[in-house]
Amino acid sequence: MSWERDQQPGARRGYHHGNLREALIKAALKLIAEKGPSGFSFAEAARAAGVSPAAPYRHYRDRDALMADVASRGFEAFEAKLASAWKDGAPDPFTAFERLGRAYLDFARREPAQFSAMFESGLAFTSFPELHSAGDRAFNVLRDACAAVIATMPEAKRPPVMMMALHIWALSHGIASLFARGDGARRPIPMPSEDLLDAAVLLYFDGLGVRKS
Amino acid sequence: MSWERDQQPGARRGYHHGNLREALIKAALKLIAEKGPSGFSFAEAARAAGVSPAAPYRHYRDRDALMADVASRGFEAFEAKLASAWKDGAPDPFTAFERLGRAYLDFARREPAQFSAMFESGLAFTSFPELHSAGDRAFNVLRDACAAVIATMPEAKRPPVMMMALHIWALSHGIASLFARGDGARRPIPMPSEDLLDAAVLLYFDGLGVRKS
DNA sequence: TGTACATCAGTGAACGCGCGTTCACTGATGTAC
DNA sequence: TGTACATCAGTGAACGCGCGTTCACTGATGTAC
Repeated sequence: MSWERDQQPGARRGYHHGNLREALIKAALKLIAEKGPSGFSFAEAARAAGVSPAAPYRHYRDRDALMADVASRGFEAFEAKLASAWKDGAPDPFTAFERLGRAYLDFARREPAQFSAMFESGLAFTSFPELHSAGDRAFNVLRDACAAVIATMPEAKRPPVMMMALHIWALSHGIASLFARGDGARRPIPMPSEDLLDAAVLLYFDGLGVRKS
Repeated sequence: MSWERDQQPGARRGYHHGNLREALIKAALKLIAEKGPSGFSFAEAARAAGVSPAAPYRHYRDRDALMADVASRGFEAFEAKLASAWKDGAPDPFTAFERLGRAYLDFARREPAQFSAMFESGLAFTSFPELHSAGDRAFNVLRDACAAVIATMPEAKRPPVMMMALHIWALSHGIASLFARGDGARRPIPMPSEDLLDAAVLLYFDGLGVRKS
């Protein structure tokens, strides 16, 4: 399948592709899924999109810029998924928090290509501001959720939000990248990774002294 | 610097390198450190070792086999470091457990090249049995340490060892790969990653009901 | 101890290939008037 | 509405390069007797 055919029937492309940017991203994701984050070339992405090898230069400075865009959009999709799982903490923060954790794992499982572009592509994300801020926005969903859980606690016992958010992130990310990811680097374990995460979060909450109402 | 000079003075190499396997691994690590796990080629490793591009084929079937050997040896070094930090739980399991966590982070910080070869190279480790078992041996250090902590608890309250070991692994690995790693993919946080891990483990222990004696 | 021989671990030349990048170009689209 | 023109987003040919891999080879090492 070549991407330029992925259009409305009848809306045939002519000299101009019309949607090359998106087509390159789709192609890159497909190639990453097949061969890992290092396994695609600029030229190959162009070929998959059905354009000449020079065409991508109209949209991206080089391969890394394309990779960074893939990762940025990955973070945006990730943020959206997390936000819709959290759903502003409805019906209660604990139920919503569990959904949030499952959404993290689910993303790693269903979108291993985006996941590895986001976390394992080796991009120095300090040099791609858009990537950096997209990552921050996704993290903020998690941090706000932690703040909501903390708000259920008596003031005297509340832990720092940032600490808790980093703990939960590390835990979720560890489980996602070791046990839940949907590619060959996944380590099989004798239980669903969701259960593993739920149990860890419950124990951590107990340690914090969080009490479900 | 080229590796073939890295020998005893006077022990000049002739036609035979003498230590090509090790030289290739050193070269691969150096290149991985510079350009990430995808950033080295078989030919480049040969050049760095000072041999012809055909020579590596005497030792490795292909680039992936070399990569797998790098990762295997990484796991061996990792296992040794963890075991020597754990030190059979002396003087007590809690002190030793804290050392163990710090050793995990320290490895990620000091050996980012090995770390990424081990965890982010994209090798399907099911197809490299030696890699698989080296990874298991490293994990076993962690699992034994968890068992020792659990053994301090009253029998009725003991959690499953495997669950605890996976929790601790995921937590340590999440913090190591997000915040402690010694390369460009590290995310800066406003506290030492050791403190972050220590706090998380303490809270998790509290949740389990572990009491320091 | 000496010699013949097998095996091992390299050489270096060669090949075809795909990549990244550039260039002058051209077809399509949008806009000013 | 029509036309001239600027701009945009592609083409396709070309380049030099490094890679992976093969091949027949050869120097060095180890061993049998």
